[in-house]
Amino acid sequence: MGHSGFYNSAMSSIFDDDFFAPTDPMANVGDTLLHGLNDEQMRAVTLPDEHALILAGAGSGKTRVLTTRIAWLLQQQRVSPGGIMAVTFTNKAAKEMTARLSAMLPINVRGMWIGTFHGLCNRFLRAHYKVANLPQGFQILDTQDQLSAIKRLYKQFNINDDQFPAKQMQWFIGGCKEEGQRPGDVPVRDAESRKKVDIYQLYEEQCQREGVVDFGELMLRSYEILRDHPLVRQHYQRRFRHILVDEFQDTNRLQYLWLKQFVPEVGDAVPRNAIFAVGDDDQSIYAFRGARVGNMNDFVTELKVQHQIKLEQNYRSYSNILDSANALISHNTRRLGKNLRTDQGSGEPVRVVELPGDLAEAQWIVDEIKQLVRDGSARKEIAILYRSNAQSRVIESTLFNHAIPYRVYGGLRFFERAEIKHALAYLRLLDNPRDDTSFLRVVNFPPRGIGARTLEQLQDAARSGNTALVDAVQQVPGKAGANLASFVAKIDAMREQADQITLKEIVELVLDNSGLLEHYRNERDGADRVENLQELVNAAESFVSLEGFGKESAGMHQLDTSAAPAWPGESDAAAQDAANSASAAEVLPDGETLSPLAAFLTHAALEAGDNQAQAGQDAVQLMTVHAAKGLEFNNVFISGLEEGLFPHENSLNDYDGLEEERRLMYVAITRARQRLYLSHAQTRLLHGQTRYNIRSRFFDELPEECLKWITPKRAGFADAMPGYEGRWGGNQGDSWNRDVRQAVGQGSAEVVRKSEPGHGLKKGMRVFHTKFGEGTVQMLEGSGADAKAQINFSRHGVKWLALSVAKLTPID
DNA sequence: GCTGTAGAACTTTTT
DNA sequence: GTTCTACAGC
Repeated sequence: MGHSGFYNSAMSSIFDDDFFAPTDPMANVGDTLLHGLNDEQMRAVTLPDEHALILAGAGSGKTRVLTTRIAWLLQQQRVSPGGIMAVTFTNKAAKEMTARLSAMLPINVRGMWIGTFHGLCNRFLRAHYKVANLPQGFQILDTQDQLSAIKRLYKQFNINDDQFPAKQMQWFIGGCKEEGQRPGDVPVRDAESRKKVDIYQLYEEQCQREGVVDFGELMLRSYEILRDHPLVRQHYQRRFRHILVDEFQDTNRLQYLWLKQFVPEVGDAVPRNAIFAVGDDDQSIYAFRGARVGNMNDFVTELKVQHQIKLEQNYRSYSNILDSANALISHNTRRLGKNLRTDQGSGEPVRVVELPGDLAEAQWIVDEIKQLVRDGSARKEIAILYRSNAQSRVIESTLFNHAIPYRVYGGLRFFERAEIKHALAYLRLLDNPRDDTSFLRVVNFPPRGIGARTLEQLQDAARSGNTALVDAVQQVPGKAGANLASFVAKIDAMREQADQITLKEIVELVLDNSGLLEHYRNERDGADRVENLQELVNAAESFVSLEGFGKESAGMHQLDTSAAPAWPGESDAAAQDAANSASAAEVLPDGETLSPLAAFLTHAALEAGDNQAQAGQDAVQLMTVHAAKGLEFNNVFISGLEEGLFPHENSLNDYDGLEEERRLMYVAITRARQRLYLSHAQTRLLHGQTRYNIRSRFFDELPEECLKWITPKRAGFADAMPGYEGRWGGNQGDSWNRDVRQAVGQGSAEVVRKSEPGHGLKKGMRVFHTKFGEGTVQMLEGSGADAKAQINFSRHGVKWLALSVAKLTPID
């Protein structure tokens, strides 16, 4: 059943009523539902209504299990669509789930809550905006907006950016929220942390005053409402019989706490419901942004999960690739334990190659790609993966020189582009004149004679009156004040017109009246920007049409505030419950609808859009390993497999870091279906200087029988390090690594065998540190892993550094 | 108020 | 080596 069928059924709403009637023509769809599932998948799909953890290995049909489970619940278990919530991390995943589901069943997906954590929280807060103490049309700050909001705060309160870098503060605030901490909950140790918490507090007040929320706030506030309002909580606990979670290993603390709110406690007098969590601890690669693999264990113990199923049958790769992945990941110690298997045969060996430099590496990859294409491979089935973005440049230019089409993932997304942000800022001001972030963004863009001086005056006035910028405009005297007033008048005029026209027309109006379009037309390289603005008009137009068809994808822009389920029985119970309670008002959603403009702005904030420029073209795919998660290709190149790069040097200081790097490598390997190529270079240009690297330790963790060395295998990490068995051994690895870097750095690219232990530093020696620059060793203390050195840096003064951690290079 | 130049950063990233 | 940010000068 295709999309058109789905829309038809959704629009006529026949299925909502008749879907399960015996006469229904689609009643036999379910017969084929479970067809083709293996035993493990079948067991998972048909588990009873209890909490379950599904350990789904790479390529094991995870999404299929999730969607089939939902379909099975709807059809066989007669669960109402309104009783199901499915949570993902990315819009892409949510969309895919929705699409697959509607292809599987002629069901109205709209009643279901399928979406990202943030999308669902947004939906929740819009529905309960009064309880949430937010304006109904609250706007969402993306990462850029959040940073500029913090910087604005710094100006206003004279906070020193050198002392508390705004970026770091942003990270701090985000981190607190992810842990579920309000300013009052953050432990304060010293004056510095006191100040940070104060800034956090000020930031919160500013957001509240302006009626905006950041991403973390969407989650945190939703969580707090559920936690603090038993009636609201019980309403949703009653409603959602089944909660399905994708990529569970990537959940942070707050997301886990939020999920748990949906599970009734003993004595809550709410019927039992079930969380069906799908995840893979071996693919947990987002600890750096707060993901807690530990949530998997906590989930099992705290909710007494009785059902755990491992999906270990892989449908993607040949066994040489799979065995490599299995062998590699077995070197991690903290695992739930899983071993992928395949029926596909061994396939080609994994090819390994060593090259003299990054350029030669790129050249080699390009040569191989040419061969693959000659042999009939589609270019889009070839992926080049790397650990960090900086590595793409050499590869890009080499591909370019050979006229091979390629596509780089990452970079700016559509809604993050400056010109789009400017346009959105105008649109936001139409919706909420008190949005100071947007006000400042465009008050003088395009330039209209409002300078920094004027704005300072304005901000002073606003601060002393404790008002929004827009309300302080009259207080600025003279020409400057007049300019400001005319800006505000212009916005007001647009707002007035906006009431009577379509969303598309509003966007066009703003682009014209603001002067944005004009500005970019006159700019030398403005053609792309003009095109993007035109694209924004198109986006607005199609957004309207989506609304018109009542299609609700992952974005949750369709604000279906009917939190009370449409299913007979359930809705009665919920309504009854609400009616019986004294504070029914807070339980039931505040059912007004959002204006199309506000909905569009929300959509823009929650879904930053594509960043793939030339999509659709048959091009070689370039991306970081992180970006490759969830994708698969016939041919995969993993480049830059060198110590310091992959595993990345910044991760080597702690054990968890190395294990995460290994999981990252595991993810990279398991992207390949047929052919896998691993390459490393002896030298590489990084940060403007040539670095000499030895091959990654990960090579020593792969089974020799699966590999084919294109260039001779030479001494590597394990050979040079006695006692290394592919396992992390405290800090010796790093000090050894430094020795090699020093030795190799002195000229020979040949791998050096470990000579003598220790750091090799002496008093009076000149050393170089990547952060602090040059300095002189003044004192040495301790030995081995505890060795420390006192170094006098010419630029940064005297510092004590732990030699097992700090990266020092002697200068001669 | 805009433009050019010096200085600093620089792993990975979704919402 | 590149790229973004911040401040000084026109």
